[in-house]
Amino acid sequence: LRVEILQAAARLLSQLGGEQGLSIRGVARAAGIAPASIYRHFADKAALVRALIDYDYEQLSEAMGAADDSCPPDDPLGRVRAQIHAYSQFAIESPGHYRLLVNNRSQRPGAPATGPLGRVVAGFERCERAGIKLRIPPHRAAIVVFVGTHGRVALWHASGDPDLAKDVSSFVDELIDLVID
Amino acid sequence: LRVEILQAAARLLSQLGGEQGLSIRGVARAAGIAPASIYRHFADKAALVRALIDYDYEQLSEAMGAADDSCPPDDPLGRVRAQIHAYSQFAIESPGHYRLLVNNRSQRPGAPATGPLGRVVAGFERCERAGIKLRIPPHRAAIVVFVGTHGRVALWHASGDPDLAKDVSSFVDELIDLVID
DNA sequence: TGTACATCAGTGAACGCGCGTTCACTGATGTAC
DNA sequence: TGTACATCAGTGAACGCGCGTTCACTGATGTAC
Repeated sequence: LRVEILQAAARLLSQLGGEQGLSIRGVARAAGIAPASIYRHFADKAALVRALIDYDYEQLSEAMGAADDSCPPDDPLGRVRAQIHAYSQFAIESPGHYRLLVNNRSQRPGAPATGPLGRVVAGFERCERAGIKLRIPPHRAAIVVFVGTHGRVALWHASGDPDLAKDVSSFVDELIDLVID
Repeated sequence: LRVEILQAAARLLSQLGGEQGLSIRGVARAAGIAPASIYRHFADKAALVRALIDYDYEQLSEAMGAADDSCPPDDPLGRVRAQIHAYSQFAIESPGHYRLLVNNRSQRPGAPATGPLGRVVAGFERCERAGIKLRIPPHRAAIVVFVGTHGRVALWHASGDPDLAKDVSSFVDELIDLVID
């Protein structure tokens, strides 16, 4: 079934580091089916990858939303922190999925308000409304934190050292501290 | 000759986005020689790539050094700015080379003092000694700026929009402003 | 209930491709006498 | 200067591989009568 193919592809993407290890034949192998069978459910490889991207995008957005909701509404800064940590956690736990998302960002409808960046922007705006002073406008603060987090995560991926994962977490907090006054 | 092969590989890496487009056969084609000829100068593909990495690493370090030297010694902050801008400029002008470097960082002798990060650390230490107040220790400031710059550059690479290159430059300045008091 | 038939998800085999690498060769260059 | 020979950078052809994709097929499932 279509779902099983996607699950096999996701599993493969979790094991391998990035998109280049993701092949039609590999997915078929992982799913225990013939390569040709995939073409009954996806027009071509690009369609398969697109479906994966859509799925992962929703996963990431939901994880950030859940982190947001799990914080008390009267702690806007905590909510931003939680969202960014959810973001970096996703990137650390699923490097393959994360890289797939980032490298195909251009194929997505350009950053809606419910996407990762939009969420963080809204988070910082809530902070400012709650009286927390920022050193730069909320929109810029979100970009700085967002971009910085991506940078840290990307370098962690490149380093290949799992022990440094906790450094990512403290880096994120340090970044947030830098944009608040 | 060996040098011509490396030059052809570098040219190819400049045109294509990343390492995955870099093949022995492609380099041979670009150099106008037979694929087998490459093996007279490099043991295998990995050796060719390693030579490219070494060359690019030196290029980047030299560019940062030159930027450093082109600033007056009594403007330590300007020197840091110049170095980071040289770094991001390299990443923007040569995405393929930059990605090759970053993704193979683990194969290099771990970040010597003359490497990009070491240079920026030294730069911030000079700032502090000159009386410029930092919000975090020089070593952390260097990491934040360095990692943030990488994040911005990586996202620019992923966006594929050349018009946004100037945003990278202003982002770098914004980052530096954030770590100074 | 039983039979004939249509549908269509899944398949094995094959295609052409580009890849990294090997191998016996060739032909120019330089050395020894 | 002329000749015989060694060296070795460069080569064409071939290898085995994994890839994306196509195609005619098969066999189970569901429907019509």
